[in-house]
Amino acid sequence: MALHKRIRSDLEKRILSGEWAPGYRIPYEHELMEQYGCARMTVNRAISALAQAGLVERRRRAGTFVAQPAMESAVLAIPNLSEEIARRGKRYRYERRSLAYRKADAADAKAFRIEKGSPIVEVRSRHFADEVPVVSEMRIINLAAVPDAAEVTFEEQAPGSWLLDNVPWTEAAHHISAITPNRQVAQELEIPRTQACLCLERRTWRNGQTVTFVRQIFRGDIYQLSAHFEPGN
Amino acid sequence: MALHKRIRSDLEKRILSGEWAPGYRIPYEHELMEQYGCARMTVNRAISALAQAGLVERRRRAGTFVAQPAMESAVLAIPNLSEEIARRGKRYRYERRSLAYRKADAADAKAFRIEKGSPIVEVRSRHFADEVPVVSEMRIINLAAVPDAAEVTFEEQAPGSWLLDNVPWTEAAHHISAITPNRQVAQELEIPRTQACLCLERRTWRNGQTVTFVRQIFRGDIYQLSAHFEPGN
DNA sequence: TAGTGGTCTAGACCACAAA
DNA sequence: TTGTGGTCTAGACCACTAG
Repeated sequence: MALHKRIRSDLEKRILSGEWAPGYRIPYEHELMEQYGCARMTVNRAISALAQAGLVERRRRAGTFVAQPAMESAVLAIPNLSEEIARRGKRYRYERRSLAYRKADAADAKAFRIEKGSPIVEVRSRHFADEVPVVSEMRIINLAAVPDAAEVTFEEQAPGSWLLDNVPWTEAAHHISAITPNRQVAQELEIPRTQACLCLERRTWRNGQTVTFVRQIFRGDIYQLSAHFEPGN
Repeated sequence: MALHKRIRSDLEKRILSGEWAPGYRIPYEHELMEQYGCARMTVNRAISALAQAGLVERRRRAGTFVAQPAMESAVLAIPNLSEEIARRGKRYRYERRSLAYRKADAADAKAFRIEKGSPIVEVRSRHFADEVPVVSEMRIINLAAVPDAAEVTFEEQAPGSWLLDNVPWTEAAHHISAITPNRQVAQELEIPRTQACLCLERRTWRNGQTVTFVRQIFRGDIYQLSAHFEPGN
């Protein structure tokens, strides 16, 4: 493996594992030069790649810092719900509907790829725009991966927002589908059962361990997802 | 602007404009070195960025070549429909339903960002998996941007497939929504009107000029879109 | 103003794949 | 076999900005 790749991989591991939390100043280029016994350009190449990927932020004269994760909007343009709703000039409100603790059973293990027996918390909630319910959310958090989440009730802050603030970098996979809402969802979103809805499922993990799984059901008549691609990126 | 960025930008322009078509061998690094009067590493950096972005493909001993565009699967995992259907072990079939030529009116101009008066062709079609219709497609092609498309009837080859083979690099934006099908779509997909469907709209353009607009309506019970994100790319 | 990252040079050796 | 890209070095100068 090329040296610059090994350096990049080493740094990446420390960031993804949470050893270097967001805001942490990683070693200066000349320190890494000495550490690896190589030229500065080799170190620079590794760190530049991390900056390109958005894992670190470089500031002249100050150093290089682990970036704040901003994953939710990374692949698809699915901004933080509160920001998105505010940007449309509407008032955002979050409502926690239920909170339940349990151990992952076989079904959980399969659906969320969480080890059987791991403690999990399940949060159900709604997001409102100008008092109109636009998203129904069900979320599982793996307490084995995020023990701190056990201390939070998610009454004021949405779990997605809390996770963004408290969990370092994660990887994610999305699945998008169109569904006809069941009775409960139709009731929560205050729509007829004939109204098509967009269902977004996202699993995020860190170092192979599932951090959280979320299923968000959007009112199809109000919400759209968008994605943009340019080759020059 | 940094020299490596200028070199990259220069090369990019020639590729995006179609001047250098897919398969074209771009100048060797040492030729660009002379041309720009700089060190090889500077040229290498520019070309490596293009390779990273997927615009060119580098082959040792042979040179660097403009890559085949593979845009449809770039952001979202929406593979070429025929490949996707084949990968699921089903037989793919394409059916052209209609073909119409006209000049873009004001509504077209606004919806597809095509200059008013430009010649366009509208193709409606269906895609089948094992004789089950899974996608209903409506496509507009801007003949001002792709004159060659005027010679094609799209009876055998789907327009998306033809465009991939014949149009160099483009940029794209996607919009995804959930809809309840209208009578025509329900009929085309052979589903009840209560079945939620996924609607994917994609506009692609090249050098600011719209190449094509497509609206694909997927059977929500059969198709899902997926996207994957890792910080490390 | 001092020290960081951003960029570039003029070499070099090597692996690899095309001829 | 040969020439390409892949990688690396040991310098250098500069722009920017935090202190």
